Amino acid sequence: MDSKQIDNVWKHGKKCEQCAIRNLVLFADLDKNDFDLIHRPINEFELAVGETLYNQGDCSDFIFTLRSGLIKLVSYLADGSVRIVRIIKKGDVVGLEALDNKHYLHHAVVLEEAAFCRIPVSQIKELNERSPHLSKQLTARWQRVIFDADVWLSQLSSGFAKQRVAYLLLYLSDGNDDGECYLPTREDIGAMLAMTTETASRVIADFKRKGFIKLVSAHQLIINKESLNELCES
Amino acid sequence: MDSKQIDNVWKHGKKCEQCAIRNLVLFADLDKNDFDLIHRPINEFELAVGETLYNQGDCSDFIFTLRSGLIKLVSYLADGSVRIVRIIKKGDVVGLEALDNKHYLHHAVVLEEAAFCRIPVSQIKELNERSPHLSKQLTARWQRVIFDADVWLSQLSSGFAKQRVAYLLLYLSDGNDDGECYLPTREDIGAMLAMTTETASRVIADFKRKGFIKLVSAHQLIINKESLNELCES
DNA sequence: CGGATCGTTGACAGGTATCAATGCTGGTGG
DNA sequence: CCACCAGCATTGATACCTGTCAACGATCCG
Repeated sequence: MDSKQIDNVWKHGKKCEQCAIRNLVLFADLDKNDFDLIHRPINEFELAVGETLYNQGDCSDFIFTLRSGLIKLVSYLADGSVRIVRIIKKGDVVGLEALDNKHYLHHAVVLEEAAFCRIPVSQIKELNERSPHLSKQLTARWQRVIFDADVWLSQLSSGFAKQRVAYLLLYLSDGNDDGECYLPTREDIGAMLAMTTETASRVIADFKRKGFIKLVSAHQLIINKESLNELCES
Repeated sequence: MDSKQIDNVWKHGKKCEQCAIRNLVLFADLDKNDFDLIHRPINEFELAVGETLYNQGDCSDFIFTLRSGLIKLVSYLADGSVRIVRIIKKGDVVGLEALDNKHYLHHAVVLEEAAFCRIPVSQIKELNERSPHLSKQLTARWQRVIFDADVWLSQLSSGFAKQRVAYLLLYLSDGNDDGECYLPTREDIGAMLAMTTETASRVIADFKRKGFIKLVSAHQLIINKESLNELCES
């Protein structure tokens, strides 16, 4: 490794240490010594709406942290239909399956313009053996993914269409106290909640008329959390 | 630690090493040195049908491997209804969330008489720091749980009732070439597939009449994989 | 302007939930 | 040993929800 490369490495390491959203992402509680162990480049890059981060079956040599934006993970069924199995938000990790598989399990498609850090799997594995901090973070991430999957299963897959949509909007607005929230296309809502595009459209239109939601732009809206919560529990 | 205790430890360690289903469970690829690190007892015990392994919110100081039998993980929704979010089969790990949480996330209830190994979380964490083998196994387990969750989401939560039931039976018979398979109560089928008891009953009754399934006892049956597969893809 | 894409709405058919009644089975106590 | 009960499974009738097919409106962009 020549000095030029070493310089690069150092800069990258420093970058992670200074990362504005570091407390959200994978290296949250790594200390200075841990960062010294990082000697492969961590790349940053962006993707526009509709672009694909990876496809199902692609060789999985990297995992990603989402610095900003929104991603959907899509799974194709035997009969050709699609189902969105997860939504990745800012600070989440994408492609964790790379740690145990040779291939990604889903298609990852950008919903809102997204910025990523790309981390080589080999890097993760090395760091994991030398530092206990990352291991904890990884466990927490797995845990989180499974918890999300449970929510998806229990709340977003049973009950009437109205309730499921209401719950989805609450889920998407999670954390935003102002009730601001991404509004997916009707087709995506359908793929997330196992309903048709038409049904999704009808429900959203109904919510608009009733004042449960207000559009602020094409794919951004403000929700009335109370009304939607009420709907979920009725 | 007195010699009596040490003896116990040793026996337990040996027990794991000789376990008939070790290749299925958590300590699959631990070597002799790793086992020497185990110094807290791993208990074995059994539960009868209907008994509870743990409740949602219980303090989670242990994780379990299922040596034989069948377990359901149940989640209660806000409106009081229940949803079964996972089925645990022989060789699977139960309560992985204990590694990152103080409390279990579900109710774990026995469907078929079950035998467990109970492993202290503290033990797992120690071993995890000293041996890379367990860490790999754990990663593989998380991975597996998530993969299963995806299957539930994509296959068992969308499509017509008949297709979902067909897929469930295929899922339950997974691995058994002879097509032998556990048949849950209609209520449990409903809770797994987000449908009512009555609908589940109608579908099962229909499958019986059509010869897609044959009962061998109250909760055990033989399925015609081809017919069910056909149904799934139609 | 015209085309493409997405969203909305209507009519209708078919699937599923709901409510209710009846069989079935295993266990209990007389 | 049998009657009876409790829990589960089955089945029917009906209403409601959602899928399907089709038409139309809105918006963006070349």
